[in-house]
Amino acid sequence: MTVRVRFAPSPTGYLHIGAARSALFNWLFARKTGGKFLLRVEDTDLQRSTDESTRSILEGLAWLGIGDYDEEIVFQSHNADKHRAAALRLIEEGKAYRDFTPKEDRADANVKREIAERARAHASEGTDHRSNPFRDLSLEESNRRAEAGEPFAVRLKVAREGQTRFADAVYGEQTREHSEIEDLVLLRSGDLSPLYNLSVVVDDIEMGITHVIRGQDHLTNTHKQVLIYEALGAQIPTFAHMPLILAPNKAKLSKRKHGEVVSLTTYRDRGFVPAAFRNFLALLGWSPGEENKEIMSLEELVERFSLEGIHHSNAVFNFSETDARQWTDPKALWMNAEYIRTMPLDELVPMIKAEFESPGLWKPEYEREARAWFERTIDLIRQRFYTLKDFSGQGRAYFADDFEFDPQAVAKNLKKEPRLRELLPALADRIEKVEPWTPESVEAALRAFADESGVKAGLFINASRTALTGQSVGPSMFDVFDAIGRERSAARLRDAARLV
RNA sequence: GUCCCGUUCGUCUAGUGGCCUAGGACACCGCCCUUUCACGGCGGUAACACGGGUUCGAUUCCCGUACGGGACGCCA
Repeated sequence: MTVRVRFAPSPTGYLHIGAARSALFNWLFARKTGGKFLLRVEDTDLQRSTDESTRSILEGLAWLGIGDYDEEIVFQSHNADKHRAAALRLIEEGKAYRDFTPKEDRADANVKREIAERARAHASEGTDHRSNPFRDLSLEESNRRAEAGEPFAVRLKVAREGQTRFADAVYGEQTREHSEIEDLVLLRSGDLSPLYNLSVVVDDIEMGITHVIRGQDHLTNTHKQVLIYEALGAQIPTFAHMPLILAPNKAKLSKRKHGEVVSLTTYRDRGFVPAAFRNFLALLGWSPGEENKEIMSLEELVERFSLEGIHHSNAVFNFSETDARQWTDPKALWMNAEYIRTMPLDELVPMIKAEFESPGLWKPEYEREARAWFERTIDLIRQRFYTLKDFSGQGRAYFADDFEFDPQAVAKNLKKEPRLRELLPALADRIEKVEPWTPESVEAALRAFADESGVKAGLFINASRTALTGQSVGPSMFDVFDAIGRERSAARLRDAARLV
């Protein structure tokens, strides 16, 4: 039997990084086993679902490099009739029943708390899950009332005795007493629209899903789905639940509480290399085991991935809401830097091109006559960058003349020595005449001029760094001269005299 | 409240009874390299939640406690 897995997001907002990881694990499993990776958009909540959200989810998957789903996307809302038919059939078979209890509207604000309170109340009153008065209504009576136009919901008739069980591929054998499971609603009263658990099961059956890989928050509800599979007489797939991603305060990561750090698009927009973020995500709640390898390409991830390697305990996604330097997990940032400084230039350059286009830093010659210079310069500065944004930020001086001067750098490297006002233009004269223009000859000229002027070479080196790049830190200064070029270097040295 | 899941350095994790004086990575600290900052190299601080068993021997197996998380909806 060939493996068929699916990623089934509901398009009610951006792609959450937890969902992205779920998609990734499904994708890895499919590619590892030679199976199919399918996509199903769970848009049954028409009020909250948007096309824009669907688009952004698709974009996110593509960005991560896992957008190559194998069959047409299934839109769950298109299947509502099938879901409804399945539930109605269960009534005929006596596996579900009509509940004529009037629908009670729930205030959406504190649902979770309200539900917990109601459960508590039921427990203390000793109400059991089989106490619904319509559970044992005869089919004739039920049909008669339905034909008379009385509104009803449809509930699954869960057996009084016994338990359901399934073997989770991650968490092992799971059992739950039927007494713990309510007669869940399959169809809403009134419009008879299908509810989540029914839709998921019917669609998964129809799509031939063999493995359901999803977050641990679904673990206990899986028993309900197993019951639906059984009622429908369908084969139960293999379930594999994975641990959750938690915020630093150990609560589930949420959009409302934690903001943009949980959105995949944030990482794209803030200069992450897709492979780096994907690599980081893969390592949250999964590891290749003994080998302990951390930097892995997509191919290496596929090769090593297994359901057995998924952990049982939740992982904390570490970030600070107050420290801008740690706006996301420091390890993710490190990994991004690692990718930036080691990835092949032909892969990096297109990303930088995309970064440069909107601030107007891109020039066509970088792909033509200046290509060698551009790659050399990128290679020179990438060693200390953390995100793609750094190329247009800290790296701006290499590509444009209107760069900013860091006031601290100016204070430290230019203002401390008044003689620089005269020495800098003189240094420019010297540097300008260097032949040939190489880091070595520039260095020789600079050192010679320092000797003649009776100052330390370090004074010139540091002053030049600030004069040419606006900063106090950067690559080896002679490589910087080389990258900035003869004319621009001389001009900037002269210009910097005004800042002394 | 009930049920389910979990608990190894601050964080991500290796570890499936002796190889563990518990390994790696990030972060942090020190030294080297470097007239800058990084990279890199070397070194350091830092963890088996607790209590009982089982065993010649428990991080590893069992039970309990504590703590954390999740679920319990005519939401998805």
